[in-house]
Amino acid sequence: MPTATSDDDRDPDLVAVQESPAAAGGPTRPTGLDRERILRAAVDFIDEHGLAALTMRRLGASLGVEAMALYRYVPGREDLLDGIVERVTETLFDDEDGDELHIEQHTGWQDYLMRLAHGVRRIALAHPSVFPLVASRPPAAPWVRPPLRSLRVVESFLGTLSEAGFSDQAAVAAYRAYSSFLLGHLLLEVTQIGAQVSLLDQPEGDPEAQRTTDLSEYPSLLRTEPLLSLDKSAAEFEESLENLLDRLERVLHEAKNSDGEVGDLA
Amino acid sequence: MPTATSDDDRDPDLVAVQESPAAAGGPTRPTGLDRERILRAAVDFIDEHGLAALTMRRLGASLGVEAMALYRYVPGREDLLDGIVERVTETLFDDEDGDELHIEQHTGWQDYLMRLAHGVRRIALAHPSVFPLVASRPPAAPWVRPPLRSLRVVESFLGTLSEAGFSDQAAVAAYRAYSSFLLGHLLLEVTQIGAQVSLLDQPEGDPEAQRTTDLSEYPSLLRTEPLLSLDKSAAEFEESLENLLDRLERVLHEAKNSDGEVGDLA
DNA sequence: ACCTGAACACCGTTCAAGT
DNA sequence: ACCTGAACACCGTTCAAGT
Repeated sequence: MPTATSDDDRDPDLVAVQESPAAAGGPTRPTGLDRERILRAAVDFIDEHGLAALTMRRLGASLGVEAMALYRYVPGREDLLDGIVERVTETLFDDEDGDELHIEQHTGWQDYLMRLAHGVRRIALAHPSVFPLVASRPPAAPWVRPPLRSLRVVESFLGTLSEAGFSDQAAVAAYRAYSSFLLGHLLLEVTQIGAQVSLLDQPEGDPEAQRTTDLSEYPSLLRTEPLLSLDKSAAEFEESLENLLDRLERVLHEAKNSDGEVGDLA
Repeated sequence: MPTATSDDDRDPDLVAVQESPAAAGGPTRPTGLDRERILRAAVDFIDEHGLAALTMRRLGASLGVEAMALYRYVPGREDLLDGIVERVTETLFDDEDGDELHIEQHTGWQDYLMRLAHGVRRIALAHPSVFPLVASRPPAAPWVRPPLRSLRVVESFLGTLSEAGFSDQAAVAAYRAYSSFLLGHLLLEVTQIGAQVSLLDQPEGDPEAQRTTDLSEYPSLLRTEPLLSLDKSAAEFEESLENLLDRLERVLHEAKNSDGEVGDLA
């Protein structure tokens, strides 16, 4: 039993929503089920209970409704998952009223790539349990590379680099290197968050049993374990991103000077 | 219905195995169910039918046995998945009688990292449907970074770099950069293989309906689509790997010359 | 000792029926 | 128009019963 799921754990908050009066009159009904509300509830559910716990029946329950009611707005579970990914990734272009700047207001391709990377990372950290879905759902087109999933983002990526002087080959190579970088770093980062949580999830009485594995046969591991346990995700992300930008800059300038074909870059 | 699964598609090969005579006499019985055989069958099953199709009941059927019989050798489905990952990743250190060289016979840390990278890539390409499991199963320890999942591999990685003159900090930073690189590249590569397959899976009569999405609103995409559709995975992997090794070499030499602390590296 | 049948609590999904 | 009850074909898992 991976997740404790008694039958009667309906979330009181969500039940209350159903009973709230129709605000400001008009055709808005108390239940007001629609696709957008379902997707929002699904993201909230995954954030709270994890991806594995999401079922049509439980999602319905969290909305105060039977599972069958969802099929009026969502063709099925697979489409629901696609919708969740779409909804979460769309927030990339949302205007941030906070310190996060709008991606399109960039001051050059490097600035653009940094804003984009930080935007995707913000999404990953805001929804660590949803991100594996963003990373692994089959893309719409074969050349869409997670986690850069929308055509709009890919278009803006390629367009920005083209305007900055990248050849089409170099822009495509950059797109590939950049998506690989984001996927590897962010998937590892959210996975580690999940591992931390699941470790804390099972305090299991005995505080002695923390020593999970015996490292005595692994001298280098034993010696470096304190270093390995340090979380340097943010710094590593920045450093790796800067290194990637340096590489891209080198490719761009070499192409300008030699005027020859641009070498591969991954 | 994502996978066509009639009820009576028992694999004739596997049924035949069950009926084969006890070779060379002794206590070996015809059915001979054990953990190793179950895991082998599970990997074969995923290779053939995909991860989503693997259920305890179908796996049992592929072995000519009811699902309940599996529980004598495997505690449950989660443990089965862990076992699959372990079994597949263990083949990293198998002696190859082909052109693949044994990883431990390296001639320096760069050669070691190249052999290791190619070994992991070989596994990913041999079992593209299993690799997402290798990439995303919760690791045994929080600092185990997929796809480098076994303590033995992490130990050999850190030990090799330490012997080559890397400080502990630099070795750990290299481990992180290297695992991010492998995860990003290989997960994208196997995902694209899966996408190709699922596209070919649905010929669906009409050969006109290939134009999946209308790109007319995305000029850069439209222009570079032929480039985006080219598969340069192998070349990109090599180039990115070489770039990573160059970076690591720079870190190593800077540390030797300055004798100061080693900068972060991700 | 090893496997099976029957059972239980869950799934996703369909559809006639309720309001 | 929108939701529900009942039903179907599946799951993972347990356990007494068969051989």
